[in-house]
Amino acid sequence: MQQSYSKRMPPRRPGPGGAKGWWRGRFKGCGYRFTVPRQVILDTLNRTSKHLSAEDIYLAVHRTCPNIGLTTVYRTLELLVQMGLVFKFDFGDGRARYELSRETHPRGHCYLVCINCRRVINADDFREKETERIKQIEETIAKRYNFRVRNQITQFYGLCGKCSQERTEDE
Amino acid sequence: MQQSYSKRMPPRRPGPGGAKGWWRGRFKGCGYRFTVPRQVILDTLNRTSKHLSAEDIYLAVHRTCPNIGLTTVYRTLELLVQMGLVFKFDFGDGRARYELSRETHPRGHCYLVCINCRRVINADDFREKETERIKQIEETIAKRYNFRVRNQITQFYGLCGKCSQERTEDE
DNA sequence: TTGATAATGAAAACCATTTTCACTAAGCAT
DNA sequence: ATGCTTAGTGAAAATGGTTTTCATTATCAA
Repeated sequence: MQQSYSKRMPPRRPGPGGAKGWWRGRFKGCGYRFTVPRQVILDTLNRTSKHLSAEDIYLAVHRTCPNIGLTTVYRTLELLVQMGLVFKFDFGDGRARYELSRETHPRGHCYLVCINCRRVINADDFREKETERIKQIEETIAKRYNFRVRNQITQFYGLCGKCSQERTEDE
Repeated sequence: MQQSYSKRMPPRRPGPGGAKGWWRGRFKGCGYRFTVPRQVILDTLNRTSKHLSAEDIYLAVHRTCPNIGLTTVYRTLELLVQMGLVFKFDFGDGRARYELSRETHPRGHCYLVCINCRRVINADDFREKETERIKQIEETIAKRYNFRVRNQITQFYGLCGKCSQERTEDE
């Protein structure tokens, strides 16, 4: 059923039918069916720039299609990650987060995670200026470790403004 | 029982009694007891540079002190993370990894995670050359997001040499 | 339209981690 | 040293995100 991760990709162009058409092509190209649940889950991810948990997605999807189960959400997400359409992250709060891989921003994410209140701040905008640098680093890594970088994530753990303030009051 | 994360730290010097003495001081300073399980767990982490899971630590500890339970390992690790003595990581394989925070290397870690075979390669050596850069980035983040960076982790997800090879053979 | 089978959903299983609670031992006061 | 207070511990149970099972459904090539 599940195919190997390594499949040829169709060209990265929206093609006729917009994103949906492109997704369909990707699925067909990998020998998968482009089913309703898969469409709806992709749509949900496409509609936000936030990092959603499986349950977030399930709840959002559930509003339009109450018949789609949590199991399917998990299975679809796993498949999407395998296909490289979605990135999976872990901020250490015990639940994975998912984000659609968009061509518009470089593959590389930057997050600030507050170790006190668990808030996650998306700092991708900052990261964009580093694109060149990252590319260099990826090349170095590819050479030194014989490793093909597909995605990259940088997490800064520390205290957010609010929690940092509380700390100061403590002392 | 558990104190707030933000406590004053004693000077970062080994002092009399080596690492053990310093740890004891840290514990006392925070109002915690420096118990046998806590010593043994710290010793275990100190003896390796690998990123161990809670179970890894439990098994290692269990050889010398079979009476130390897994629960205590979890509780101690949580405390050590809170105290800033240990870093907790997540590579997306469903179990957390722990590493002793050493003064010798900059607070900042770099890992390559193979999305196919799940192998984790430690690339800290590479990261060391970036220290200056990272410091700059931390400063920028502190200013822009009003965020106090405490630790930083960069993960490159992709295909390791072996899996990358398999992929090529596929095509 | 139809048939083969990939995909789905509900329920059960899984498993890392956390909580509960009765018991133990660290370390301060005596 | 000795006893006392209470932080710390361990075993077992609970939790909760994720995965597996299996009977049913829906996709799509022919």
